[in-house]
Amino acid sequence: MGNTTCNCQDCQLKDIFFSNIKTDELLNICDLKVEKQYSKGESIIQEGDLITEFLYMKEGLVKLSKTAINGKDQIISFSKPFDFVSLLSVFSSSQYKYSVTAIEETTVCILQLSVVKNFAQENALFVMDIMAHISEITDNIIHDNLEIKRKHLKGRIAHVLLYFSDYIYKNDEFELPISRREIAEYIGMTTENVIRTLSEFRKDEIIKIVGKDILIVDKKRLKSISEFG
Amino acid sequence: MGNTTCNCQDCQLKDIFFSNIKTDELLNICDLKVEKQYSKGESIIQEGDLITEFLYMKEGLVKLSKTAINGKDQIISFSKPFDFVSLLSVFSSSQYKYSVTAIEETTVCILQLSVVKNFAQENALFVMDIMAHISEITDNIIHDNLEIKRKHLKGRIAHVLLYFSDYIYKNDEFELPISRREIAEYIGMTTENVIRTLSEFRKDEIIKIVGKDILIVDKKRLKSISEFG
DNA sequence: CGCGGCTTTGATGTTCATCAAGTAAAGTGG
DNA sequence: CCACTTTACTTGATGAACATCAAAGCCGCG
Repeated sequence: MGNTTCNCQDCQLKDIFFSNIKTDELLNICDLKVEKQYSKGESIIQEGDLITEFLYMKEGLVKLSKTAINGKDQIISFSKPFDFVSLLSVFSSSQYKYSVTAIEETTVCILQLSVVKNFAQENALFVMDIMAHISEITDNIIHDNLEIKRKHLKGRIAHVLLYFSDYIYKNDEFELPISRREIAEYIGMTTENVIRTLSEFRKDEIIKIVGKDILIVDKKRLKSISEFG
Repeated sequence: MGNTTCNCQDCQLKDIFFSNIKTDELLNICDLKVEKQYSKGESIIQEGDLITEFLYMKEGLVKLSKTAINGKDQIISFSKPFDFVSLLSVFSSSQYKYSVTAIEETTVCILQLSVVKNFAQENALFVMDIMAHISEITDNIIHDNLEIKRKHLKGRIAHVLLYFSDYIYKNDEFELPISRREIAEYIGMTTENVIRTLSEFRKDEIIKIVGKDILIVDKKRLKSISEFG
């Protein structure tokens, strides 16, 4: 992790996130801000940590997870910038309820929570903006979970592949940012069956696999499996 | 459904929900408010409806659900007052994303959304309060879904029984407010297997069942099944 | 180089969905 | 209010989907 300064004028999040902040206020907030970099696999937030900072993703890809009583991890969702994943507990709890881990090189901007809270208390539009974002994020999580719940193993794997292809990488060829075990933790199945299903898709020439590199050959069929299989 | 006037001074939600509203503003809002009653099974909100009103539950019990592409319903969660279930989309979308249906006699208070939005825009603390509530609701939904996901059929049924016993009715004896099919829609299993598992619990003398009346006889064992079974 | 974690495949048994068929309960129209 | 229809509930039999156990190859890292 390294710290660098950040020019907020160029920040791609500014327009959406700080649309209600006047320029001079923005400059002030900018001075208090620190950027932090996390490499693949590094923990950004640990479930149970006290919330003292306000984080948002500038770049990268992370997973949101929780450890069950039996010690097993469950992955709740993945997030790229604009999903503002750490927001979920930030105004409603003193502790984080989920862990956030980088699954690709990730850059995070950090403000002291007190600064943001003070600002929020006098700027209802800003809070409404954040609230709208939080609602969107959680709606997506809930919707995704329902979709996974109603599908069988094959449909779930197809769903995950299409998620990374269509939503994250916008490309039929990509490198899976997570392990087979993590896919299993996400869709609630065993690692072995995740592998078996991927192999089956390969044999059926729906995808090509070389290690973590995935190429979707027959997207039509994959979509059909995701919806009905 | 019938309309009656409502004395906001006595409203049990007031302290939590409107803690940031001054008394004279409250009186004003009170005049604009309407109460509506729904009987068991009646639809309160239909997925896709335009959001023109601001609703909150005064009394009762509801289910939150969504219809999948295949036409099958999935139940997301249940809510009693203070859970403010309809809030989920209210500030972030123009349409409801879920359906809300009364599963017990339910009373709802209704305000025009524009009135609340105008008020919110000038009262950051009020918005922060609502946001904290929304976060809590969604955290609970996500947590619950994860718990159900990691459990097997028996554990899921035990989970549901304990949910109604401990959280909703606070009593070891209660009347199930939902059908076997709805339990299946909630935990993502078939109706037949829900019934089979309930019958098994009855045979093992963990519960007693007469129609919809449930009596939990061996709560210790039920908890153990919920956690490890 | 060896250890641990990730990946892969196979064999086996359990869990669960599906199909079928019947009873009970609840709503509907004459 | 009773016949009729529909919906909810229940149990059993069967096969498919999936977890578990086992074993081996692979890769990266200290």
